[in-house]
Amino acid sequence: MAGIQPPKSQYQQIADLLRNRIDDGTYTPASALPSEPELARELGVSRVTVNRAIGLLRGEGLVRVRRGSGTFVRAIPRILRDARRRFEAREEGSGAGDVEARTMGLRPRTVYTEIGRTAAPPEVAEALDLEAGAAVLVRRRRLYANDEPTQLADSYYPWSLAKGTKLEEEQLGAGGSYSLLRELGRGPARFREDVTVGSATGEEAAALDLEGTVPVIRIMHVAHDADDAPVAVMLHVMPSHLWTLRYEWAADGEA
Amino acid sequence: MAGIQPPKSQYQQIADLLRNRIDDGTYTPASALPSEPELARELGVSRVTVNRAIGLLRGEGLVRVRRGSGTFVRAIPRILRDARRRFEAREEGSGAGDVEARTMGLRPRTVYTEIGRTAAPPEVAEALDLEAGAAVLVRRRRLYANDEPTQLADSYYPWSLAKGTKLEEEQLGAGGSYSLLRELGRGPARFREDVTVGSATGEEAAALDLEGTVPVIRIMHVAHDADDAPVAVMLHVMPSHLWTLRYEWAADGEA
DNA sequence: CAGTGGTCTAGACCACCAC
DNA sequence: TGGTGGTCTAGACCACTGC
Repeated sequence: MAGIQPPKSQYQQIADLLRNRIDDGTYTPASALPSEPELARELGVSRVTVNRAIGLLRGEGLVRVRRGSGTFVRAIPRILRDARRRFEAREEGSGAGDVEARTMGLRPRTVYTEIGRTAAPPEVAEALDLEAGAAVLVRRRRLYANDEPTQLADSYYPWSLAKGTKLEEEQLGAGGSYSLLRELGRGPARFREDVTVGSATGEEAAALDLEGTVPVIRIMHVAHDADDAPVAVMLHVMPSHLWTLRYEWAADGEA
Repeated sequence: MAGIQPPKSQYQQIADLLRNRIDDGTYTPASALPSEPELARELGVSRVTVNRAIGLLRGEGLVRVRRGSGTFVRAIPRILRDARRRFEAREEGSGAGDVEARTMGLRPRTVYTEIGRTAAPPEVAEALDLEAGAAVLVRRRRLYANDEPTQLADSYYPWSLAKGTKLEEEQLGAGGSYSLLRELGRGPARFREDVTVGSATGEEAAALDLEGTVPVIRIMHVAHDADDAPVAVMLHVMPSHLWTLRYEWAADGEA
């Protein structure tokens, strides 16, 4: 096989080549790529160079590696997260986190890893207008679609608000946490989301089963009640290649 | 120096170590890191391993490499992009793209690289409700803050709408393009933004002066007029480590 | 010119998987 | 046990910088 000359680095050219072969169906979704030694022979380069090229594809979420077994093409259906709609859907009863997966025809699953009282992390304390380390209720969960992890989501509520309420139970019932807040007279009226992109921590990478250096999207969601007091904070960590975020708004801000 | 044992890979440990030294001020912003051979000696590893560790830091935007010269610590002030406010500010006259940099105390600059008629790319045609390849006016520009590239932004308008208007000129005057659209009776009333994260193309990486494999944020912004007809599309490409995106909305959607 | 980082190789050892 | 990918090294060559 020809190609692969020095103006662009070889590993970049090889990544391009593999990307093309995935696009044109030479390597189909879920099938294995040729092994690294094999590709190295075919292309006349060292295995390290092939490995580096595949590292790029991993970072793009195009490929998934199972150690000892091989490198496989991923199907990448991006999940649409419509910030406004997801809370409307929530009103109708389904768990908020599962909305997107369900509308994409995927099989959602939510696993709670912690529900209980804890000290607020600094950023959460600040967002909730509490002193550093104040007591909060945390609800920590992992979301899956077709058994692939898609998101970590931690919700925080002021302890004074959540104490003794259904928020301490795993099943919140129809309408989710925001319905409960409404019953408590603290229904959310205004939302803010700050979105950043960064690297995953070790724990996050493990929990999300991340490939190599896939970047993650971090969303800090804050809900305020009618009196503009913060009532809930949610921190989301999502593999960036799995998601599209959608926001909509009208021209006339509410001032 | 001790440390650096195998449970975590060496290059990850080295990345952690360098990250810590940046955090604690051992390496101050804008100063150079020790050279790779030097670090390799200090840590008792090969230069390739150090190089790989530094590759991680580059991907996080912590460090900037000048070939032949050295590796330097970056100052990373994230720029806040408030989706709603930026269009309010726009009403008041300043160029929309410069709003964020200005409010962060940075020196903004906008360079137009193309203004003219062209065939709409597929995604743009679809968003504007045009047939594939229909004529549109494109306004292509690069935005800088303190002479560092921060964003590529391409605006598209239906040719039938923009033809012969001030939209074809570089200086749009106070209020920017949306004021002009309003004068044309097609003022935007509703906005949608779809946000994704991915790798930069070669041209994007070059134009944005990107380090290694920094991921980019892509925003597709669509404006609709009062009759719900699309009037403008903007595609933004932004180095992900430079930005925080903010969205705010009220609980009662406009249905 | 000497020093910097970018890339590539050959060879090696390891952990993991499937058989 | 043989094949897979993950990592590391020593040595090499290159392009670029700054003096």
